[in-house]
Amino acid sequence: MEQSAGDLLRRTGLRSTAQRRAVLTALQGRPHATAADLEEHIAGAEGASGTLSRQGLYNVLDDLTRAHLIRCIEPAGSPARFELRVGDNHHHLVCRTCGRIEDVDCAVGAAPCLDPIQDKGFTVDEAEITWWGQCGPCRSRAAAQHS
Amino acid sequence: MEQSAGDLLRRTGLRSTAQRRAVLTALQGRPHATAADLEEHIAGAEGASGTLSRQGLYNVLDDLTRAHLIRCIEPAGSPARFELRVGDNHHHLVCRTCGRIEDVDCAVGAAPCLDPIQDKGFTVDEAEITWWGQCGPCRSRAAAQHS
DNA sequence: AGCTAGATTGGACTCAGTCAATTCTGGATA
DNA sequence: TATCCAGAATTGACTGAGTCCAATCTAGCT
Ligand SMILES: [Mn+2]
Ligand SMILES: [Mn+2]
Ligand SMILES: [Zn+2]
Ligand SMILES: [Zn+2]
Repeated sequence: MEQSAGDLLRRTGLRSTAQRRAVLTALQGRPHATAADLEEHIAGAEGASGTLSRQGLYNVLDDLTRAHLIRCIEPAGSPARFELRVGDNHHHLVCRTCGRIEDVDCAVGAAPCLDPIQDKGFTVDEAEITWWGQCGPCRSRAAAQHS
Repeated sequence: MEQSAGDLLRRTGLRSTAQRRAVLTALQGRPHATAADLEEHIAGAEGASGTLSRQGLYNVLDDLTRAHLIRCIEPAGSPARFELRVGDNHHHLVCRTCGRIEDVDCAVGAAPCLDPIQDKGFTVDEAEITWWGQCGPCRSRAAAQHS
C-alpha cells in the first residue's frame, strides 16, 4: 500500500504542512527539479495548493533533505536540483551542451561505492560520480550544424 | 628547463598580459583557490602586479580554463575553485565539516576513467569523482566535543 | 478549546558571478 | 621603431540563487 505525503512526513517526525506536501507531490514525475521549477509548478497548480514563499520553499527543501526524504544534487554550473530517489546511491550523467541530467544506477548500490586510492586521513561516507558528456539529441544537432 | 608564465601563454596562442601572468603565478602553491582568494592575493601582492578588475579576473580564469592551462572545479556548496594541476584526471576529497579539499590521484589517469553502467545515449568524456566525508582534524574536534 | 514548539512569511540583504559599452595594449606589420 | 587593431581589460550596473531575521501563524499535543 502506498503512503501519502502526509503519512510519510509524520512517520519521519516532521509536521505535515500544506507546503511540505506540495513540494513532495510536485517532485513526483519531476526528477532533478530546481527550486524555481517547484515554485512555478506549485504556484500554478490546480488544487488549492496555492502558494508558498521563497523562503518557505528553501526551508522545506532543506528540512526534507536533512530527513533524507529527498536528495539534493548540485552539478557544476546548475542551481541545486532535488529528487525523490534516495537511498540507492545512484549517480548522474550531465550533458555539457543542454544541461540534461539522467540517472545512472550504481553498480554497488551502497555508499561509498568506490574507495579513493589515497584517503588523506578522511573518513569517506560517499563517492559522488558525475559523468560529463553530450546527450544523443545534442550530438545530432551538432553534427547537422557541421553541414 | 622551466618555462615562464609568459612563454606558456604565448605558446598556447594567448597574449601574455600582466593580469594573466599574475593569475598563473598566484595559483602556484595555492591549489583550489577561489576567485576571491586570487583577487585578494593579487591585490595585496608585493611586486607591481598591482590590480585587476573583478570582470578581468573572471575573464582570465575563463580564458585559461578554455585553454586547459588551469582547471575549474565546483564542489556543491562552494564557489568555483581553480588549480594548475591539469591533464591528469585527478579527483577530490571534500570535508563536509570545514570544506577542506584534497587531491586524489586517479587510478587510471586518463578520462573518462570509469564507465557508467547505462550511458543513456550520451558520449561521455569525463567521470568526475568527489568523495565526501570528514577530514582528520574535524573528526578529532567532533570527538573532543562529545566530551 | 488552548497552548506552544515548530513552521511559514515578507522583505532586506549577500554572494558569486555576468553583461555591455568603453578604453587600453600586445605584438604583428611596414 | 612607429603605427595599427583585434584581442584584452575596465567600469558600473545588473542578475540568479540563495540566506537572514523578526514577526506571525498553525499542527497536533493535552
Ligand atoms: Mn538522480
Ligand atoms: Mn585538485
Ligand atoms: Zn544535451
Ligand atoms: Zn574538515
